[in-house]
Amino acid sequence: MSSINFKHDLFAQFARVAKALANANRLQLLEFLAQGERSVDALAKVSGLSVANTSQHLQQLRQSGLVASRRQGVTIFYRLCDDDVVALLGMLRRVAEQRLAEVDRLVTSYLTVKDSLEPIAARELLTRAREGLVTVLDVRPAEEYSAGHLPGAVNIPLDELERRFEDLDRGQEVVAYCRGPHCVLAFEAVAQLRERGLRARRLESGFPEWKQAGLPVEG
Amino acid sequence: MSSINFKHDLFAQFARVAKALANANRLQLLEFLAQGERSVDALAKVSGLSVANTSQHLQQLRQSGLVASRRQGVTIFYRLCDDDVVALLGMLRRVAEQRLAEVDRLVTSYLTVKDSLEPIAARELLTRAREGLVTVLDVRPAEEYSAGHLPGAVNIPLDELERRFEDLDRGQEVVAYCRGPHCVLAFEAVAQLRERGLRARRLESGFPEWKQAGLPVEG
DNA sequence: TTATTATTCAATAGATCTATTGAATAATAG
DNA sequence: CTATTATTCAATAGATCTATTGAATAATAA
Repeated sequence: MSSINFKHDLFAQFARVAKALANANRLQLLEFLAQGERSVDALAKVSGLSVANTSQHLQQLRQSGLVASRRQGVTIFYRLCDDDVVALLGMLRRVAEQRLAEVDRLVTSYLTVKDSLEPIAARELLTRAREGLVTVLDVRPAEEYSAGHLPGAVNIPLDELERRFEDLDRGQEVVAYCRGPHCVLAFEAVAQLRERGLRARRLESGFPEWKQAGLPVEG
Repeated sequence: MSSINFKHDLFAQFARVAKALANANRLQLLEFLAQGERSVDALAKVSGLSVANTSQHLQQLRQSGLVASRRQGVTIFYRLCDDDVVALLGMLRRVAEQRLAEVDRLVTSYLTVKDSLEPIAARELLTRAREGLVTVLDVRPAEEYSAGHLPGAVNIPLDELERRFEDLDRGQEVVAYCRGPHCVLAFEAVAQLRERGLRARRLESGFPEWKQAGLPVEG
């Protein structure tokens, strides 16, 4: 066996992992899985793909060693293999953001007023939350919240925010977070709360990044 | 603003970067570029690809924002965009190594050369060496060799092997040994010899174990 | 047992990727 | 100017990837 072939074979294996990441739908599935384990059905619903297609993408991810699965009765739950996968996704995102002007264009055109919403950094939030200075608001769906959330976070899914915003302490600043830095839920929440006159900002990152950074998690 | 489309578009951009990584040849090019900037021609030579093919891969990498280029006279030099790219490659490698049994298999089979190059046991080597069926090769430094070695062993320290491998009988199988079962010298020697087309295996153990087992020693 | 539910499998058309070929371009030397 | 060298472009066949379809499987309930 020549070392040339060995190297090529080895790179081919690395490429297999990259190939698994090289599809927008699979990246989206991975983002959802970064929140916690999910059934095929739930992933299909949330990603808008057919169940069969979702299943096939998940199997591809499993073959590349990025996700694992377990059966519970008739349902099969998928999860990320470990935190390195979150870190890898983070690096990919970072390089893409830095290097692709297109990403910038997308973010600004959709999320608008990026700067005026001044995101708060994770550690700063942790400090201020411990001092009781802010209300931490989780705007993800209830299932995602119960799978794990920031310490002391209140859960009001975005679609309930309108009728439940009175649950929030008007005198305190609210920091909203959702799935990740490009998840629009938190942006929306902040916009709504500000319309109601509350002081609101969003967390710079999302729950997966928080967890991956080794910061405390609840639930 | 359809947030679904926004998300999908954004993930599609991330996927573009992953796609650039999703090919063994491009990963190899990136590895070379991690050492410093290189001309297209140099990259083609070292990767074994045609110049046109190399050029096309490099352009793909450039479009994904992973590499940049500059012209100097008639030559165009490519380089990695920044250190984040190196970090991304590192994460990719790490996840692949951790998660893909195949990588493990490749690495071990390259180093131990699994089937055809299973290590040979001490007593078997003794028998076959006495029958003159194998060349016993000691790849330790000369001082260690002269302090004691296997009967009839030839001493070619590993760092001299490349220029002295013609000293070996190409028609005969070579069995290399070094300091012990965890010493890499013999692994390397076997790999080098096999690249040159010789039949080569390594001794299961090393000289100390051989001696300790009470087998005959010379010098 | 049969029915139901969640998931996977298998086949397939259309899209995308890859390596190859030979021609085109761009900088420089003579 | 022409010739040379390094690189890129364009076209293409064959391989691989994607989403869809409908059937198969596996666990559970009736």
